[in-house]
Amino acid sequence: MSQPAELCEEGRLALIRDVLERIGDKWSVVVICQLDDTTRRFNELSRMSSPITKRMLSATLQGLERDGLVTRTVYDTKPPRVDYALTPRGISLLKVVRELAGWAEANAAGILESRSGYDAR
Amino acid sequence: MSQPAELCEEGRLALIRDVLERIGDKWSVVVICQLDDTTRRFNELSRMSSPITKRMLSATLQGLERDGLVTRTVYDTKPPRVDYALTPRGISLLKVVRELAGWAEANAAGILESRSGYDAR
DNA sequence: CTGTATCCCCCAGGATACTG
DNA sequence: CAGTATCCTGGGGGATACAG
Repeated sequence: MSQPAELCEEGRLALIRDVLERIGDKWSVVVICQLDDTTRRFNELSRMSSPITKRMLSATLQGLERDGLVTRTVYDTKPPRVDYALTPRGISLLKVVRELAGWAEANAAGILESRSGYDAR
Repeated sequence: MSQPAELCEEGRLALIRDVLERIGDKWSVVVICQLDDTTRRFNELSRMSSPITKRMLSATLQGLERDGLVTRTVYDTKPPRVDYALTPRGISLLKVVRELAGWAEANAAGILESRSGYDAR
């Protein structure tokens, strides 16, 4: 009787929240974007992601690896070297992130305007 | 000389983070989904979003209104009545959220598998 | 019915120091 | 170079009571 609203179905909302907890943290998206296309080493990511600490970079990468979004390959040379890269699943996520980016760019100005209107009231 | 990597450009990453802070909080997406298509009253949203507290619902709605994603219309009847609905901008965001939902559904199984593999190691 | 005001706890994540 | 181990703080968000 009520509307379909399939989107609101419990499990579906839970899934969305899951993704958001994955990419909604402070650094995951940044790291994923830096891994776009190429493989990168730990320090490289550290520098590119600017004020991230090693601790958080490490934690972020572990989370992403756990979910099968990045691969971690260790070469036991001296000094040690570790490469990170996106998996196919990570790449597919990056595509969704691009959608997000598109929406953000298209609406940034409007949102800022809306905010100042709201605040000055 | 280095790769284009337009996606990683500073401002662009900042925009993405902005969106994520908007929809990455605990309740925004839930509320937005419940507003899909129709206008809803405060208590209606409160019940539909299950264990959300009034405090958080109020805060979430204010945030969404501030960004021009939902409208708030007050009828001064007795007892009071307030209706919330998505703005066009909110609807456009909902579309992006659907993309997210699609990705989540398509990858949920794989991610769970990847996790258990990672944890059992 | 539609909120606001308080209090309070927990933990994401920063700073810093140390290790193989 | 590539991390781990500790310590510590801010604020997101729950519970509860009150208000128009």
